[in-house]
Amino acid sequence: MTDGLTIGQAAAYAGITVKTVRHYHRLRLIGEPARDKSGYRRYTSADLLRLVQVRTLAAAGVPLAGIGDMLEAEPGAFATTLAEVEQRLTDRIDDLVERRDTLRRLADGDRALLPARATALLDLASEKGFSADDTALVRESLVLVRALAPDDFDDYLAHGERVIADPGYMALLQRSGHVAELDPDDPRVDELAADMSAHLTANPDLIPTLSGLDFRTDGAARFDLLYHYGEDQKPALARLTALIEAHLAAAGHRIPGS
Amino acid sequence: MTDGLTIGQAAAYAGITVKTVRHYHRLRLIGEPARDKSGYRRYTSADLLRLVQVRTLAAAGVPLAGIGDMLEAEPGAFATTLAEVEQRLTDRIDDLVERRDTLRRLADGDRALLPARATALLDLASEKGFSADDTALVRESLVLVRALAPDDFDDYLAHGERVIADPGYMALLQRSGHVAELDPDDPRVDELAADMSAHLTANPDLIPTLSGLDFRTDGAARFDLLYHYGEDQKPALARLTALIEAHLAAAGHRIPGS
DNA sequence: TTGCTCCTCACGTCACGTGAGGTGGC
DNA sequence: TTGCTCCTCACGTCACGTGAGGTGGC
Repeated sequence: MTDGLTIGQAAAYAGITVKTVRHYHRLRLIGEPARDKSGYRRYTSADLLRLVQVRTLAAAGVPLAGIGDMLEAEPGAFATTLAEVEQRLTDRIDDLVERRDTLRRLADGDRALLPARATALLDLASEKGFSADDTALVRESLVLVRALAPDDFDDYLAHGERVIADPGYMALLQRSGHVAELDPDDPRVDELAADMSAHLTANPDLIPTLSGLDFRTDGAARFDLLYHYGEDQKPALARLTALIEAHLAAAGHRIPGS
Repeated sequence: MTDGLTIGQAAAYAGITVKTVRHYHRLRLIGEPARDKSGYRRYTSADLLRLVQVRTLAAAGVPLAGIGDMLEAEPGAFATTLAEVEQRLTDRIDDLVERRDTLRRLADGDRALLPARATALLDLASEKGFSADDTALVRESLVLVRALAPDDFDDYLAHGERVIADPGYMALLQRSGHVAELDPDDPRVDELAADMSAHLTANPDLIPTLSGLDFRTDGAARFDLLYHYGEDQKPALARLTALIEAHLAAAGHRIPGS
């Protein structure tokens, strides 16, 4: 009448597909159970226990190639490995939670739902004469910092606010927009570099810190990207930046990008 | 001097490998950025924003084949899809947490760390004359129920305790051990079936309920497996079970396996 | 008889990774 | 010069899934 579960029942029991069960057979993760007179596999409760063990480990991210050895290991070694597997699962869960948060922040940024303080800064930027491209660049960097380094977002915003609230520095930025079009060896490049360096040395909180940006390994490069954007098209801008960095370094300031 | 991030820097920024970035290029999920004079790709902040968007969706489980369309969709449709993606992520997190719990319970069962109440039942079973095989079967089923349906574990245990505490029923189980070896058509099979049915009808809390077992779609089959184990080797046992089920059904009891 | 399940075998797929064979940058 | 990064192209891999072509069970 009944002589064990069919493969479909065993699969349903373990919460997987029939194909997956057969796959585990091919890899010899579970032994072939007895067949009934029709050649159908029939699973006993011992088979099922093994299937659930394999499935649980696989679902926890253990590579199939390692599961056989794991289940054959002595209890002591098995317990150690299990603790590692559990830790990996916990890490994976934390990672997914983190990614879900990133997703939310990115979506909020993309849908123009940056916090009011950020949109206020962007509005102010275009009022003060930032070009549409420059404003877009600032917006992109705000979205990225908020999505990837939310803890540093406020610092990053505050820096932007200090810059924009400083008429002297804004005037210097305006000048840099014109200077960018000059020949890199034009004396006005050197002149602006000296003026900006003086202003930054007198107002060191206008010097961008990397605290908000080196959340991965490559802070310097990202600093370059966000602050030196467009230098390849405008060689004068590259020279300007290099000069300012040299000035500041000489004045004892740590420059992140160098 | 600097003209955007290299592929390695962009990859580090997004937390992925260089190969993955190139893979996304091949699938046209991200456009090819400008090349520098050496033919190296150079990524702007806009490229980076796109990369982080793609990565975030991919990490949330959106198939790569769908990400392009998603990011190109109008904001309204995009927001709807995003909500779904977020829900899927939440489901996946819940699933992993559940699997971690299953892993723990399975490990505890496998390492003979079943709760004292369960080991007491197993000890009692072998004292009362259960064979080693039968005791192992009971143990396997305890581990499985505890791992897969923890909420029903106590009910399942309580049923086992009621069975083993009932000397009359235990005597009947002993008889069934002998009857199992007989020819299925032996009159003693019918006789035992009648006696067991009478006992079960008089003590209905000895009739196993499926409440603890139909946590997936296939309750009946699992009932068969755990309670009818070994019937294929012993045809008399199959007949006995069928007769008892018929008796109980006639007495108005719902039989889960039928 | 009809639909559902089972069987094997070969090939497909998804998201990358590996490795060859080579050039460019500090 | 040495090691590290970059380039392309082809093939490999992991964990299954698909589909053909067929038989068995209620």
